[in-house]
Amino acid sequence: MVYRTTPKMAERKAAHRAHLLSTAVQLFGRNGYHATTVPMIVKEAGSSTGSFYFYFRNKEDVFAAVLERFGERIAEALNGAIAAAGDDPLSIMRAAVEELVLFMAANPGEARILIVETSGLGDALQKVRRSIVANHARSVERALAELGRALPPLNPTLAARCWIGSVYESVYAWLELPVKQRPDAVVMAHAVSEFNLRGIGAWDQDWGSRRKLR
Amino acid sequence: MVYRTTPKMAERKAAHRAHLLSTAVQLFGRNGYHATTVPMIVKEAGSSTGSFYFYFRNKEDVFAAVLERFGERIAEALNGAIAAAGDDPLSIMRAAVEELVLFMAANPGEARILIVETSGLGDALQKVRRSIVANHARSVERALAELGRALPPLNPTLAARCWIGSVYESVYAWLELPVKQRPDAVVMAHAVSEFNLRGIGAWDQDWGSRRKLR
Amino acid sequence: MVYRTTPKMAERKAAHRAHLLSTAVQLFGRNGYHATTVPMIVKEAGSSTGSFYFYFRNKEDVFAAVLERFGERIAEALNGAIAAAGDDPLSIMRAAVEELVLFMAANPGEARILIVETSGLGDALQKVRRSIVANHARSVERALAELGRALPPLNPTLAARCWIGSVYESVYAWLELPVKQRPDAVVMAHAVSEFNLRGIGAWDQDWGSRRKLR
Amino acid sequence: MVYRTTPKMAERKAAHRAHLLSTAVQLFGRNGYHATTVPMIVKEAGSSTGSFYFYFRNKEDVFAAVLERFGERIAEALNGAIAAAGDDPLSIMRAAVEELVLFMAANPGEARILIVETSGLGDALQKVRRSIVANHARSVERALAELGRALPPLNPTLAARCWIGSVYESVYAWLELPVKQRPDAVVMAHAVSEFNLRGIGAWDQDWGSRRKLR
DNA sequence: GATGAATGAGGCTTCATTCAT
DNA sequence: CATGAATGAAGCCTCATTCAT
Repeated sequence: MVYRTTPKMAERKAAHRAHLLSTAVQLFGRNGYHATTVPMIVKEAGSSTGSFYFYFRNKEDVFAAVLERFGERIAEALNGAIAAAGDDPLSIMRAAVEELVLFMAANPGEARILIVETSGLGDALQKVRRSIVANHARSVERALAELGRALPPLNPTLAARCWIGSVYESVYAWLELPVKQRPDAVVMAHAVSEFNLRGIGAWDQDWGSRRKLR
Repeated sequence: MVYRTTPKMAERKAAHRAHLLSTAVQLFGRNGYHATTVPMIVKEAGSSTGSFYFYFRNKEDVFAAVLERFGERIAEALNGAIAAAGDDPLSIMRAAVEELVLFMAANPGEARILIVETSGLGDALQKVRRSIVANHARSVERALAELGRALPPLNPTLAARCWIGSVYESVYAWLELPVKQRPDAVVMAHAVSEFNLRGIGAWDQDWGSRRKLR
Repeated sequence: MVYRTTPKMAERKAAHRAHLLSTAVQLFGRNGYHATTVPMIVKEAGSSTGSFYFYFRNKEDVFAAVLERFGERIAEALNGAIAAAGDDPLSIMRAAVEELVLFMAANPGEARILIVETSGLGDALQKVRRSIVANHARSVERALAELGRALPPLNPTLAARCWIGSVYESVYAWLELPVKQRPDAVVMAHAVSEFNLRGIGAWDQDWGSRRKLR
Repeated sequence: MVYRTTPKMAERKAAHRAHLLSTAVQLFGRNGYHATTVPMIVKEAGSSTGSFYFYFRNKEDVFAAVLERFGERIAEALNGAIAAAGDDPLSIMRAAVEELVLFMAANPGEARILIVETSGLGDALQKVRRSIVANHARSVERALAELGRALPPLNPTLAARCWIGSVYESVYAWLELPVKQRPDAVVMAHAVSEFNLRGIGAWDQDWGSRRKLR
């Protein structure tokens, strides 16, 4: 009845779980939720059905875990980028879009899951996914509201949707390309931010003198 | 085997097929591809499994049929709108986006299928869907190329993606709302076209003379 | 859309269902609920999983169907026997026990299901089963109450339980025997009724001159 | 391999085993064999799967152990009661039934296991259970034989079955009641013994002088 | 042509049991 | 001895699809 779990074991547990998770991300990203079966995941991971259900309540649970984790990581990444962007609201917005694009491009599996899988997920999963997307939308909306009448009159909710639509679709199309044909993610990020900033009416006066984007 | 199909029968066949198709659209639109079963469709349509498989090769086939038909109808709608828009490239582009938004809003079932249901569907379906979307993208791309250097320097492919991303995401979010809470589709269409036109750098000089969008 | 089910089909449907049902009875009777699997049933019946679930909602459902049907058949049998037993309450009670014993002995599969399977059945099934047993118990109880003080003072509820306990356990033990070693069911029925009638205090004054029991 | 097991350890082992056993009794009694899982038992007992399989060969084994132990304890209890009952065979029989009822009522978990859980348990378990029941039956049978022709002519085997059927069913019904609604066990015991003694033809001559049963 | 009964592959999940630590 | 992570066989059930009527 003594507690006997050694640190070693805890590590291995975590590793096993993480391995299953990342395998799941890949397969979900590649095939989608429905076309990915638990047997596929455990086989690919070199694990077993039993282990899978030891670490996750069920298939939805892994998916939710992936989504939630990714949501957190995105949030962190965005916060970092925003913090580094200074005080100018427009700079912040630009930094945020670009970071979002880059982060997604750097995590293709998760990105596909987030962007693509939007239906037939059971309400629980839908909610997780929706909360992440809605989060982005709200951030943009808030920023737009703040920017107030520095901008042309626009419906912030709709504009926010357009904004994140540009991001998601761009990344999605990029992910669909064979790896070799993909343009540089930085270029894409820049193009998207340009589009969006102009879209909300915050265009640069000077076309020529755009600064390099890290 | 004498030819026996009377015109009457041919009509009835077509009607039966069409009825199955439209029922399928509704259910796919409402529940998604995976959550919609063949029994559901035939029951809702008051038909039978046998008939279903008489008119369609399999479940994917109906989905593809729905998608293809919708693709054609969109194309028609867009052509009509474009024809009515005169010669000005920008007017044309504006007319196209707005028509696209309105048409989707007017066909929620199909729109959801096109926008949302996109994963785990077998390569055949993916291709159909992709071809429709790519079609839109290419149109935009071509238009952008034509507009040439009336616009700021931008990557037409990427800009086109942003463009249609705005449309799809806006419509998607709109479809997610309970019917009663949906803003007027015309308002949305206008907002999206504004966003996109500004996004490609074709902004209006005059902020003032815009009519209220509430 | 025309109704096309021929009488032939309906018959075959009913037969198929009945066949599955009787196979299930046998296996449930032989192995119990848990040790009987759906694959076992369909294999034994020469049918298929799909058919099984076409005719029954799930495994519990068949079991419930068996139980319910058996409950009805028992009730019919008892009513018949009672009707034939005349007006004398004691004759009625005797007729009822004996019929019950005989009917169970004649339907070993169902009897085992009813007697033996009392646990781990999910509340729905428990309820069905309990309702049958309780039915018997209540009948006895009512009869006892009617007999009023022709009997020694006894708790009708408890006496009723003893009464049906005798029946069930006797039949159960009888069913456990290899078929060849089983005593004649009529003998058993008689012994049980004697025991029970004496048990409630309604003994015969004359040991010698007992009348033949059909 | 030096012998290292100290007495202390032996005690601890026994205690651990006993603890698992009694936990198992409770859970089996409450949920039945199939609905009780090994994880449930070890969790409730604060032990571990490993320990469980150290002390018992498998799940059936615990169940058998419970049953066997209970069989022994019943035998002891009955012997005690019989010894205290004097020489009169009828007094002995009465004492035995009542003790049996009381003992079961005092050990509801085990009683439920013995009475209720009887199917789909593998032949090994069936045998254990059967041997206990058969034991009771044989005792009654022997006693009946001894009583010889002080009784009306009856089939001792069948009468014995009725006898124990009354007991089991009474206790079973009693166990099914919510604790608060259960009549006093002594009352039940008395009612059952009255029923059974009358059932074998050993009735009291005098109805009048019976003591009040609550 | 229409019908719907029949099929069975395969998905998800549970849980008894083993074994490395 | 104790622990609990790991395993995988096997159960239940769904649903796309076929085919006899």
